[in-house]
Amino acid sequence: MPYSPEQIEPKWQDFWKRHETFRAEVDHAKPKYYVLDMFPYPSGAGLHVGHPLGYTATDIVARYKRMRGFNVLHPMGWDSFGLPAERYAIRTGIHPAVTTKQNTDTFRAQIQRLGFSYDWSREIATTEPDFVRWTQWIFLQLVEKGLAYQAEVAVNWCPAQSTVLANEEVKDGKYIETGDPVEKRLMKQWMLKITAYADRLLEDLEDLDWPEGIKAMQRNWIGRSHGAEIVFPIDGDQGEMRVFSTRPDTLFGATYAVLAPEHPLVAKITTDAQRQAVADYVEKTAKLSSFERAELSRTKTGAFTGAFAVNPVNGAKVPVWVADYVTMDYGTGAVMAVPAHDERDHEFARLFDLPIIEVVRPGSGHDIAAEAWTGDGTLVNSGFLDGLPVAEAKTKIIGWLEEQGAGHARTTYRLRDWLFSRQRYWGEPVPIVHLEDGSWRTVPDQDLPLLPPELEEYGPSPDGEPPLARATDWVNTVDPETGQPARRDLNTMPQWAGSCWYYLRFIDPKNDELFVDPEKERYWMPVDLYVGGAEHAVLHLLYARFWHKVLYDLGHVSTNEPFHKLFNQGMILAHSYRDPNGRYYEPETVEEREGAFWGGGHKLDRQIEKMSKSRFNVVNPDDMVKEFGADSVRLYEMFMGPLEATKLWDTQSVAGVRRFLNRVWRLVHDDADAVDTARLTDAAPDPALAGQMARTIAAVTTDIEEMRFNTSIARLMEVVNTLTPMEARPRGVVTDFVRVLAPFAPHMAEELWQALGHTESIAYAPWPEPDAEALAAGGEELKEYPVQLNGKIRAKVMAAPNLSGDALLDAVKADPKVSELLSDVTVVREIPVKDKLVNFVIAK
RNA sequence: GCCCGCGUGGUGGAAUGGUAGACACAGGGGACUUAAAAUCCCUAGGCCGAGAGGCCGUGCCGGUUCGAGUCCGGCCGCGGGCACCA
Repeated sequence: MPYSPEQIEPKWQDFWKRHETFRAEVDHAKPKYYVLDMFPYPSGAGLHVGHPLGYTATDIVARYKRMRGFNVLHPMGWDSFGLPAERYAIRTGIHPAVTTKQNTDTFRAQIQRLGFSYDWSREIATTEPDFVRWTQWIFLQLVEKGLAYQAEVAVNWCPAQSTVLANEEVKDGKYIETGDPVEKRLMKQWMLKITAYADRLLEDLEDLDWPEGIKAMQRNWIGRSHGAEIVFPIDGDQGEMRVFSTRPDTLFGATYAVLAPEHPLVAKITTDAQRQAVADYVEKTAKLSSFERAELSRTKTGAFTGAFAVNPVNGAKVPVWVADYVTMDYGTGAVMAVPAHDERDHEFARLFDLPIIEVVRPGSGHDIAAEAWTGDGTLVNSGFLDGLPVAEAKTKIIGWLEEQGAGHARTTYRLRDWLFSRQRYWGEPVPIVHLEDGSWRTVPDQDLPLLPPELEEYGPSPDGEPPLARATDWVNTVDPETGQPARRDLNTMPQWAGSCWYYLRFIDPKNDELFVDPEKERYWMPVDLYVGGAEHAVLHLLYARFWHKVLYDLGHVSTNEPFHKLFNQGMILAHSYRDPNGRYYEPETVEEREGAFWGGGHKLDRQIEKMSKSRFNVVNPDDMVKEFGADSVRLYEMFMGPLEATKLWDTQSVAGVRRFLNRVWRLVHDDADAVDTARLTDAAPDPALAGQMARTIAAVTTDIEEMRFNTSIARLMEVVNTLTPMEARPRGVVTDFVRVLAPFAPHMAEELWQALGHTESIAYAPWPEPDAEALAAGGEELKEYPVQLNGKIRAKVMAAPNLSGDALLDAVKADPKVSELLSDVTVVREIPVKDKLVNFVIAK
């Protein structure tokens, strides 16, 4: 048979399954390597070609590490709680567990067709009772540690989804998943004290081998800023307002103060004369959506309370305003306004004609009336701070405030506590019962898992309560301690809960006693390589680090961080076609004529977009496997470009790697598709081939280590281009080639490995070492040296490799073309570079 | 506005400061074939030139260097993240 992946791929997939080739067990005799993919949510749409991008990369690393003697843990599972299955259930009445099971089966089959070397005996799903049990158990650990609490908080309420959302799930006043509008509402919710870990989450980023961009995003999200809290007494013994400022050095320049409209002090200090105006203003801002309020281009608005605050540093009475450019949920909800040195205060001051006092003077002229100066400078108009640079003034004023009892140094974070409850059905129920006196108790460990009750309908209850309220038998329970009547908590956990610890369960997926056996945990953790999309930069990756640190503090895990090295694969985009009315067309129906695209009688616009059903540009990996084979799909996804880059899918190019694999097949098989004994020789390779092979092994090795798979494959293609025309192919070279090919195209490699006479799987065959001698010799007797004049190439000279200094200069100068070039110029300097080139610097 | 990242042929991309365009896709030419597919060989940055060869060329401007796609400064453009965060 010619190369036919449709036959050899199922054969080897079956072989691996029957022999449990990729089963991993603790083995202290071997170094371990834990390589993990971000497990998918099994959506109804099935896999698209973006999924296998990361999975192929980790599979190559996993297979490579096995060949290098590592004990590799490479598992796969399902993040199977999620909104789509629940929405579908609300529409159809079909239980989400049913849909989830179907989708999971589809995903598993699709993934298995690509021949990844997962240890399927470790497959887990976050929806399985056995998994839910431990997710709830960990939540109760947080409760016990005082890291979970209930609070009446202003939450992001999404009316369309009838649920609250975490801050991280809301952007521009909309739910990031569906685009539904989100409003603020006061509700009692479960919160997790992630802020208690803010410093560690920030500082421990230092030691992680993560992309700098992701680290920056997490730092940004945590948003630590150092400053001071300063007390401004309200004039007339009305109490005090506390403000937070990162620029306490500019205290002398404070000319007014601002309270957020929701600030409790507003009602208290507003004078009778101003009461109506302030009430109107507060009401007006309350009506704005969070989106409108955040609109930056809006001109500032505000109202004067009539009250004055006393600047502690100079006794100046400054007017107190209410303005919605100050928000209640950051710092103290109150600011001292220094229009000279803050752009927002400057804009507000000019609008309402408030004074601007310069207290920091930059080196050169700056018109403080026209624009705020936020940079460094020397303090002026600031009493005992005069003459100091900003940094010193900050230290000095904070010291002074602390002495006077008028304030203190304070660090503030942008990070808020994690809103952890959702009003949904398809999630882990919060294992808490509420007693009639308003107190609550945790569900005892032995009663876990607490599974969602069976329901007829999955939407919110008629009186607006979460869906779980419909199950009255389930809701009404008793206090496990006293037997008093109690009601179950109606909330479920967000989808992030399961993914916060699933990597730990993979280590010991069947343990009935513990969420993970400590000995196994110590062996396998941390995850050595974690690959997934950058969209999880601050959500999953921050939450998981938080839970992990809590588990670490409780002594349940041995590492401070879960994921040592993180790599983000890029997105795969595809062309989509749209007519002037905005209608999309399936690519197969589009005709290309004279450089334009036509469909349905319209001239179409072609654009590059994210794959989505509605744009008709989804590429299904099943179709690709059917047409080209799994090895070709794997190879193409890696060959497209750097793993981290955003790339455009081009089905036509898959044919290119398929042709490459056809040629690989032909290296070992003759025209009759028997093993080509005539051409496979036992002779030693000539130095050129030996050199090329040695360089290839060395290059592919470092390329895999550095996750540059596209260039590895180019190297493999070069080897095939060399071997194909050869009448005699040294068996040793072909064997080494098959071994370095194995992580990339494992089915092909197994088949050829067998054809070459091996009986064992190639999965654990040792990775070849580049032949040091061949590597050093380079395989070349003569080397081409470019000869430059003032850096411009003027000639090329053949000479021996490894020449340096004068030997190289002599060799080059002996060339007639070079001597002619040098005959009528003055050489000022000669620069020979070993094995590279020679540059002559000549005088003009 | 702030923080990341990126600009290289028709296309995807390659290049420890040392021959820019490896490897591939699409294209052009040829061989095989009754024909096509498949396969194989040749060609291929632009301009000038019959050719030898020459000139130009990695978003733009400048700098460092014997030598810059690569390092530095400034601009322009694209993508991502954050954003009245005090």
